[in-house]
Amino acid sequence: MEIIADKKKAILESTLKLIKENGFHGTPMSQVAKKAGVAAGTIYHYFDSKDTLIMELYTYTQHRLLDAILANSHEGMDYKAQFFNYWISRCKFYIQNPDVLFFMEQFVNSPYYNRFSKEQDERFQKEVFQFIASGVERGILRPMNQRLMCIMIHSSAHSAAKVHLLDRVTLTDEELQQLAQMVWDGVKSN
Amino acid sequence: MEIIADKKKAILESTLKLIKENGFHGTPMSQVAKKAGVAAGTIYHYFDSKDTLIMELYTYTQHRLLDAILANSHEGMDYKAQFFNYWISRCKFYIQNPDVLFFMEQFVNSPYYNRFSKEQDERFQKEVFQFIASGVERGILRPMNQRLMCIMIHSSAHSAAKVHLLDRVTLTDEELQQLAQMVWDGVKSN
DNA sequence: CGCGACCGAATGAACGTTCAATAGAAAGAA
DNA sequence: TTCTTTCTATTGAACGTTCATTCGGTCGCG
Repeated sequence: MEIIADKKKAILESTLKLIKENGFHGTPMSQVAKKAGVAAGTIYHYFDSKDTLIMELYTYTQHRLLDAILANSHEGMDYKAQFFNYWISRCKFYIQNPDVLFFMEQFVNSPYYNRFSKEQDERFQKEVFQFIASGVERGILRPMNQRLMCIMIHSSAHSAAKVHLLDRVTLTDEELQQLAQMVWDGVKSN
Repeated sequence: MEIIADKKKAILESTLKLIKENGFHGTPMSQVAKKAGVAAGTIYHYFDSKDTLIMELYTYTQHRLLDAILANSHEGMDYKAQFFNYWISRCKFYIQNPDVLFFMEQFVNSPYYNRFSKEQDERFQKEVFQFIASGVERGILRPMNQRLMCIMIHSSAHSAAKVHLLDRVTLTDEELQQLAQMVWDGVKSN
């Protein structure tokens, strides 16, 4: 992973927070600059345009998410335990980083996402995808289109986190466990 | 339901399509006017501002969605059949109306949604919410926070439709059935 | 005539982006 | 070391464009 200059990181983080609060169109470059503590022109030293900034911000957040998930995964667990661990740590990451969640959701539902190569997106998800795929192949998970199953699992983690954040229903660890169980009961075979 | 003047409807439908293609900031009022076949000023005869237009567009799409779902529901089915029917018709509605799906997703993930009163949102979902709630009370569904369960079910329908639309994996009726089964296995009790 | 629907050019503010100027660090020459 | 040169990082005022919104006016109906 490349080393990110301090100011570049400040710009990314500021953009992230502002977009969560105000959305894409509610976030002028002037405000980003102000929050990051740099001049407007400086942003253009690091990014070609506002679009580029937003596109890079997406890969930046993908990195943060993936790092968090992989940091939590240990060798030698059985499949089910690893599934729970994986689902719950994804969910927790979103809860602890609401700005990432809301930015990502806005991004993937915007026209930006179309410009984003699907391959790049999938390279990130590779470990996770293979985990699911192996579950299907080994007959632990329901036989089904793997990409489809992958997305169903991810989206449930998103949704749970969003309930927690938007409806101010605090999800306890126990409830997270329950939710993971619910998802598991859906995808496991039999 | 109020009677919508032709031009008003044309404006709403045009906005819907343009936002799906270009997002909120990629959709100037001038373009909306052009697509709807009206003058720019006319929009302001029906809507106070662009924001108002978008807010009203949301309730307009909610209506369309709800009508489609309720049109499909018949009396006298047992709970499970009704669940399947409900989940699948929601999914199919999204697949047949991609612009509604993408607009709604953009909307609920944008700052607009915060300004939207939660009560209004829930009044729309009332029938559906009560259906889920009664399932929990009668012990057919897993004992769990009802709002949480409601959202988990909805989000799975969203996600399935999005796979169909974005990844160009055509979901057959059989696969939809499979998916509904998967969701059902997750939420049913035991 | 009066009124509401409708038009579209004009307005003015907001915003992304540029660029000439500055500061400072690194490198080289003496 | 000290002076000179070069290159990069940074600044923020200025520019040009885009866009939401306004408003004076037209049309057609009762």
